[in-house]
Amino acid sequence: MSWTDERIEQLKKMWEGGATASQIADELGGVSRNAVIGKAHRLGLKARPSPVKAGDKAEKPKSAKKKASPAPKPAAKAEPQKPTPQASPAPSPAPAAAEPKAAPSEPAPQPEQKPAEEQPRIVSVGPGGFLRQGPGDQQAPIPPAPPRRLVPAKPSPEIADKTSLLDLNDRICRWPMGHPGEPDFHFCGEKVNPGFPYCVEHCGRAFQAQLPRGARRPPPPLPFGGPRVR
DNA sequence: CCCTGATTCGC
DNA sequence: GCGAATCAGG
Repeated sequence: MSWTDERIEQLKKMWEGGATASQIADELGGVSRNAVIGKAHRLGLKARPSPVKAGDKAEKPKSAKKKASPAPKPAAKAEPQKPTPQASPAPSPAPAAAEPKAAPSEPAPQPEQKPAEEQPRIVSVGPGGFLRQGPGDQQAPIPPAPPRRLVPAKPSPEIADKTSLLDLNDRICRWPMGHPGEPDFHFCGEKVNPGFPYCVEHCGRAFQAQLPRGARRPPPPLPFGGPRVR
């Protein structure tokens, strides 16, 4: 596979959207995670939370490479080694005047209130490259898709005992059955799971625990998300 | 072990 | 330019 404009664009979008290289890779298809990362770097977009980037360690010349670097290059690369002979990991006790106390407990001037709350994290990306969030990232339950057309003026016998839009209230499940506009479109109507807009069963559909990375294949069926949900 | 991104380097 | 191999942290 080659990097066409479309693929590059999607790579950028997803990368900046926060998707992982693996996700990007298997969404694009035909490329490996490494290819994605490599391409991303070549494109100049990097600087994303990397597990390895946190602490900048000193070099480790001890274990030589197994395969790739057979030739010891004494001067192949200009080592940015500082002439300053500092090898001790302990911070120099010099800055005593500036900071009288650098206690581990900072006043933390940041008015952070809810660190647990963060921006919706992109969990996966749909076929068109649109960014899809994880179920756990959904804040308030989004009102289930406003129907284009309201209930039929003349209720047919079929839906006479079904839960129509007008029957919705805080206590009954708002899970849509069928599709808006269809003659038999109605809502679940069960008693809600307290605190949720849906009944217990449909809560199970609407709110799914964050699955382990391995089993994130089938996107959670959401109301109006797919072909049919019943 | 799994995951992650970063880097290197032969192609 | 590409990406497998490798590294290194979580």
